[in-house]
Amino acid sequence: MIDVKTLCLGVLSRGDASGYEIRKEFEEGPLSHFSDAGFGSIYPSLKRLLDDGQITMLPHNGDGRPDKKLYRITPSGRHALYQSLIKPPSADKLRSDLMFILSFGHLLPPRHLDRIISDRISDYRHMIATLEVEGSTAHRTPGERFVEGMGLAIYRAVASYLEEHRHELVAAALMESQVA
Amino acid sequence: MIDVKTLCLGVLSRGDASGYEIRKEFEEGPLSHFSDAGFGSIYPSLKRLLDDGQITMLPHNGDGRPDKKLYRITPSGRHALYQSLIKPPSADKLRSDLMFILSFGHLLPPRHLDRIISDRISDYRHMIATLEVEGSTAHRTPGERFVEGMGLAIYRAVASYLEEHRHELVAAALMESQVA
DNA sequence: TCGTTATATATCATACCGATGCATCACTTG
DNA sequence: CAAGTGATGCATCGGTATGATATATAACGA
Repeated sequence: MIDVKTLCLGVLSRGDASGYEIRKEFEEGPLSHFSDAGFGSIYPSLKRLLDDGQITMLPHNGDGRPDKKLYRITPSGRHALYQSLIKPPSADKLRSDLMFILSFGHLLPPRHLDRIISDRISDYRHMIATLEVEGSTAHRTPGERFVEGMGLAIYRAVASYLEEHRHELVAAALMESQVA
Repeated sequence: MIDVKTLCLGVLSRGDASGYEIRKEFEEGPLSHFSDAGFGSIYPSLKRLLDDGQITMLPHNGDGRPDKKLYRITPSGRHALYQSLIKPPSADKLRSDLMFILSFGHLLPPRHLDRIISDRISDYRHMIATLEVEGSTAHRTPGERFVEGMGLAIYRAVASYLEEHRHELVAAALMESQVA
């Protein structure tokens, strides 16, 4: 798996940013769908990238908040990023608590099952709606558009599957609860 | 996120197993699509579950290999599992090196882009084919069938998207490489 | 018989996650 | 106008997970 240092280099290859702004990129931006990193890994990564000369810290101008640290990628950093990008990508990994829980659906109260599935469907529908608006307004590189499209495709597939098959699971749980 | 201790309890709730067998469950079984755990986290988890009295180690019968340790879940373990299952599930997380790489598609050689996308499509097509056979033969609980169906739905969505949109990305990379 | 694969346990350095703490600024709401 | 709330911003720390590695036996075909 690609490490957080590389993720940071990726963000910085698009323009200067602070640690906080990098974090936001993984929370909201097009990269958020398939990557993730929190402060606890971003700040140490930036420190190491600085030491390795792959990024530099810009001298902050006196006005405004003096505590914001802006970072810029160096040629050495761009090279390191490129080397990471051409390595064969490891397999995709989907981790889902919900799916683990649902695989034990027969152990759970049917009403509870129904609730957590409904909640998740509306979560996904909400994300889809947001993405549809954003995708048509925000400016994106071809790569970003491609990745955002993939996110949309997956979210739609998940939401549809949940809607179309939820009754099978709840029915089975109902049967189980009547036996017990 | 659900921790590895709980994942182990989940597997053991279906029947006695060794650490190695638990691992296999996350590599091949229906749980493999949305959960993961390696030896480095399974063995320490089993140790802690033993200490906490949530599992017990079965006395291994003299014949056969004496080094295999079989574990069994206790009532206390079942209770702990249930408590974890009814907690509100955290958000799904999809991590994909490939998508991170493709979001910088314009920086990469078009031929290389084309290759890694092709490779990934055949990976997914292969997984889909395996799942279609297995799903119709293997015996599964309703929950497992549901989760396996979700895996199938997502893999299909990803493979289709890659096939239908790859040319957009490669075309953009070609343009870029001609400009440069 | 020799190499490879599967079974099986275990450890270790590194990396990551989530929570927490702290401070400032902007905005809104009574 | 005061007070509260939420966003911006940096940073650390304990607990947990990862991925590689080591070790050993069994099975199985070349």
